[in-house]
Amino acid sequence: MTTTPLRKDAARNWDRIVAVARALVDEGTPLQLNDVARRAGLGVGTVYRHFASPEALLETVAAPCLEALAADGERALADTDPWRALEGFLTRTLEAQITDASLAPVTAAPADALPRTAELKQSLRSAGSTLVDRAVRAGAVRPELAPADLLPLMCGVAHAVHVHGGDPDDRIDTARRYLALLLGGLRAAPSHT
Amino acid sequence: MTTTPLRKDAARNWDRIVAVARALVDEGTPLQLNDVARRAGLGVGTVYRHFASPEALLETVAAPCLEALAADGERALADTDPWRALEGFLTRTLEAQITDASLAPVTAAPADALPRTAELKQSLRSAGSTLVDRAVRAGAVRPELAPADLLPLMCGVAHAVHVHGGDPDDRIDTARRYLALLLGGLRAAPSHT
Amino acid sequence: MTTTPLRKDAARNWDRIVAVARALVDEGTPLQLNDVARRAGLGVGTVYRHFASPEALLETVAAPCLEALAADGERALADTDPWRALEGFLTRTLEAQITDASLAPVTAAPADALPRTAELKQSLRSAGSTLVDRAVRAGAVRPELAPADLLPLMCGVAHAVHVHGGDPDDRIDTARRYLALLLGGLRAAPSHT
Amino acid sequence: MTTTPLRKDAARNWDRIVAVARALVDEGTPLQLNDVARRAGLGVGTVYRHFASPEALLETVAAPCLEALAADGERALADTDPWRALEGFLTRTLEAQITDASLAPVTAAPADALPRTAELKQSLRSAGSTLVDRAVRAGAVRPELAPADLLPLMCGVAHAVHVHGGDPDDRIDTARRYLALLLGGLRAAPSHT
DNA sequence: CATGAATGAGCCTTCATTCAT
DNA sequence: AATGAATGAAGGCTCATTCAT
Repeated sequence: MTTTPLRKDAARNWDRIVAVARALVDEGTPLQLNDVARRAGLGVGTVYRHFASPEALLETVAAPCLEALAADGERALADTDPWRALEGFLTRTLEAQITDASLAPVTAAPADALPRTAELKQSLRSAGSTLVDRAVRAGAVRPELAPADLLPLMCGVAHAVHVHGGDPDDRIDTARRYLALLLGGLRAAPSHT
Repeated sequence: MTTTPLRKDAARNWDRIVAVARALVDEGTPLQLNDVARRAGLGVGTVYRHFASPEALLETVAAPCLEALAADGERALADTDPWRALEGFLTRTLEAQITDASLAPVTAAPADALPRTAELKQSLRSAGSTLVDRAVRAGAVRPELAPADLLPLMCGVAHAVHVHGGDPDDRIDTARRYLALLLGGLRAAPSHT
Repeated sequence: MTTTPLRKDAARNWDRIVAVARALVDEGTPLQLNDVARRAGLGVGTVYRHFASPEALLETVAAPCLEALAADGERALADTDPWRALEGFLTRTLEAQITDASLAPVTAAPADALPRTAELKQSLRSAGSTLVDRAVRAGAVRPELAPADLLPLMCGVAHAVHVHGGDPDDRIDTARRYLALLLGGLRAAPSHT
Repeated sequence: MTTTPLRKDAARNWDRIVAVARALVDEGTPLQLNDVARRAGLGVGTVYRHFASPEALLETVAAPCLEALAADGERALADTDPWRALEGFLTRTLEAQITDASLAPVTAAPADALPRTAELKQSLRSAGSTLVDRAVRAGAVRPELAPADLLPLMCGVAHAVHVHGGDPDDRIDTARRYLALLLGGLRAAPSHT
């Protein structure tokens, strides 16, 4: 079921490539496989052997974070307070998007290069769906919110933060503010309405 | 005061170029001046004479829509109901962004190729600011909303719609739904809370 | 024999074009007829009507200086001291080359765009020839120096100054120094050799 | 210490490129990398891989000759007769400039694309300086000649030969004649003057 | 497996020159 | 005569991808 384990040297190369890619993403440089190869001190072919396309590499870079978010989603499902569960999930998803530049393009992409990415995104979507369903049923969230809206909305907030600009430190604040506004809108109107 | 009116043939070419560009934008193809020239049956030089850069052409394509939005912003200022004014403005801005693919990149771009674009964006921003200020002072909108947040938030919603995907007809619905959520968040909590 | 006199407005344009070209040459910008037209506030066509090619314009810019040099050559022929005549002619030719950037390319060009340029260059050559002949016959200059060498040698010295570099003020000094060396080489060895 | 040796096929391409460039230089055609690629039957990218810029290719074409001149400069330093050493060095430098069209632009360029070129030019300059210093101290050369004048003067003589024109066979003669004149000017006047 | 040379389509841009208005 | 729009060849350069070694 898992891939054949890599030979030791191949594994080292794999690590190197991903590390270089991570660094490039962090400094905002677009991922170019030739470039990655040069900086990793490897041949282009080697990089292509490990990653069939720039997207595949990017998804690999994003994977740990996606894994963490998926795990977080699982944990959120265990929370007994539906609203708190949803709010926490969204907050952490958004902060990840703001913090890790590899996430936005992967999340927003309509197609996935790696199966694992598709699984993870699916897992996120389904955790989100459940959280939304519960919160709606508990009367904590407006029923207009469809489960499939969660991820797009997160991407939207992240994008809004990006357009707003400002230096990295302000970003988190802006993100929190925007998320608070959105959450305000998601929250069900007081029942006496 | 305006630019020297173009000669008739030049004007025809200008129109042709913009029409071709419009079509390319609509089908999601990135604007490339050589490509535009070929499709318009013109020399590259001709296209460059009219538009110094791909951005300039894109902004020209977007201009009519931006003009309309700016005019709409002016009209909104005349509305006596601060909340309704803001809501209407945002609704129309968002629908434009969803409908016209040339808008998003121009709105989100940090720099403008054409002075006119800068003016229009400025005009939009200032109309938005006034509308927000008024609505906040009237107690209709939460004070956490800063005037400078308006455009980023609109870009965000548009982006969320884009990520959500679906065919063009659904987009408008999705957009309305997302905007409604956001507006719900913007609206000041009832004072008796 | 002379060209039909220009209409007054045409003459004004001619002047404007040449003035702009002069300015461009002085600031080291390569002459491009489109560029000249724009700066002169004229259409390209107008510039082309007056000057069939960049070379023709450049030669026109250089003409006054060439005329002056040719006249100077004539005057030099009247000098009774053959060595002084030659030395003076060379000095003034060289200083002109250093001072006026339009001269070098015109002088070094194997072909001329304007008949007048050809005449002037011919006149310079023949003045130089006569001066050399005389000086050689008077025993003031080594007989290895052929009359046709004069202009190339001047171009060479000017080029040496150019390669040497340095700011404009130093150029004249360098030029004098280089010319002095060359003159030392031209001067006939003392007769007792 | 030197660059990694090229693979056999890469080396063949390198040679091809340089050979094509050499031919172009010899026929007076300006070096354009696209052109070189076409004539060599290679992709543009290949040429760019080997030579980052037209200048780099030109310097590579010129390199063997520059190496030879630099080596010659070293040998000249071993000559016990200061005047003969200088004269020989200049003669060979000049003949190279006349014979090899790649030399003039490289020598006259204020900046170098390849480090090796900078080294070689520096080496030439310092050999020249030493030769001049010696010759001046030995009383064989006028003290007005600064070491830094040597290369400019050589470029100047080469340029004079070029302007003089004529077919290649005559060029060497002309060059010798011009150099003889210049050397006459450099040589210190006999002390009894 | 690893290498990295080679590819070449393709983008942007400039500019001398022509010609309809 | 003047205009300036149009032309399009040409040059510079990049980069994703393939494949011989």
